[in-house]
Amino acid sequence: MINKEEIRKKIIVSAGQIFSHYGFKKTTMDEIAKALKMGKSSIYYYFESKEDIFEAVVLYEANVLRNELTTAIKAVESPIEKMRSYVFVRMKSFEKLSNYYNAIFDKNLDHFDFIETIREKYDREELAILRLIIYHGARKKVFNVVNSEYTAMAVQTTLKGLEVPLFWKKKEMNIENRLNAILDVLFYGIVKNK
Amino acid sequence: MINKEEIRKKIIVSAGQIFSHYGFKKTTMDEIAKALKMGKSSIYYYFESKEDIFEAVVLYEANVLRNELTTAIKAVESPIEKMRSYVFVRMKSFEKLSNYYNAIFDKNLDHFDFIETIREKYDREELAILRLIIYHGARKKVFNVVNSEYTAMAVQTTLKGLEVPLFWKKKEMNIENRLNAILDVLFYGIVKNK
DNA sequence: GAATTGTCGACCAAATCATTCGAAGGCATT
DNA sequence: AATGCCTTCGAATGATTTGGTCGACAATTC
Repeated sequence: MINKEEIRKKIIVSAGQIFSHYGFKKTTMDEIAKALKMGKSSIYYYFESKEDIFEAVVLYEANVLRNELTTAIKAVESPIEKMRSYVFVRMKSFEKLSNYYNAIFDKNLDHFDFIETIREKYDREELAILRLIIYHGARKKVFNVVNSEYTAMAVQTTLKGLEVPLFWKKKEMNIENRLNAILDVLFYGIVKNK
Repeated sequence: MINKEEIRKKIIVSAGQIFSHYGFKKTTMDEIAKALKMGKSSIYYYFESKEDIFEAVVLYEANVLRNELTTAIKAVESPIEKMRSYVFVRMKSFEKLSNYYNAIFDKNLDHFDFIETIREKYDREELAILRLIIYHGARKKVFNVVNSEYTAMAVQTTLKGLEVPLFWKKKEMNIENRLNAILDVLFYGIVKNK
């Protein structure tokens, strides 16, 4: 029992990347296992089911996002101040959401279907948070690509753009718009401010 | 027989967007049909098979890319000139590739698996072209998001960055890097030049 | 009003999927 | 070297999904 918790985390991170690109349904256990260079059955030693992994991913991502926002926002000045408290209120409400998580969880969903499910049952606060989490998933990928000087800049500019997606008018969230939605945040943060 | 060719094109475009995000294998006929608001069986009136659609998509994308490059490159000046002929040479060689297309086509592939298959059988010319095609698929999505003033700018800056992905060192093309690869071009074109 | 063109629901065989299970490798303690 | 525990995994399985078919039936053209 050397590093069971560490391996769990590795699975969460790796699976999270796949989930965030392909969604829950299209992500296979084989794929997750292969990405981890691990036998598929071995994963079941650390998690009970695919849904179990997904839940862990969402919870984990929420936490990473919160931390990232907390520190990043401190490095930014005045005109963002209002947004700052705004985002924090939403952060708090995530705890509430995560309790309902199991109840709303059902098959056939991926990130965006998940949002649609919640949209009907819960208020806009939770919705915004979940959206943030998903955007974060995309941003994380981006941050891995560019080198650190870009990263710093991207974090700040993206944060500046966050207000927009938060208040986004409901867009058609069909398949062909999913990558678009993600890239939109990206663009808004980076292109807009220059 | 009013608009058979038009509907074929609609299928190609719509399916192309899904293919470029999820890859060949993960894209289902039901999904394509749903995106087109069309019965699944109806699609088979226009195409023989899923692979048939995919082939049409690749051919179509190659053509769109060629046209786009042809016009866009004309609007750019001197230091790109060498790249210009370079890209064109590659464009020519695509014809050759498309002839082999059916031969190399087999199950279990998506865009990147496809590239891997080709990597072993053909020279770097064809590889570069295919990569271009795939990047184009991603870029097209991006261009749909931003409005036209950004589009014009994005086309040019992205074109300037094209040399880089063309000569990219071989990166691990596993799942978690796929979106990264796409966004890299994006970033390189847009962030780099400002 | 018949022939042709186009759409679709229902269905199928084959493939894929999440999950289980037992065997066994590794490693410490006795 | 025998015991017991932690960990990994190949193989098997039952359920679901998937690409593709077919016949019925609209719609359009002649």
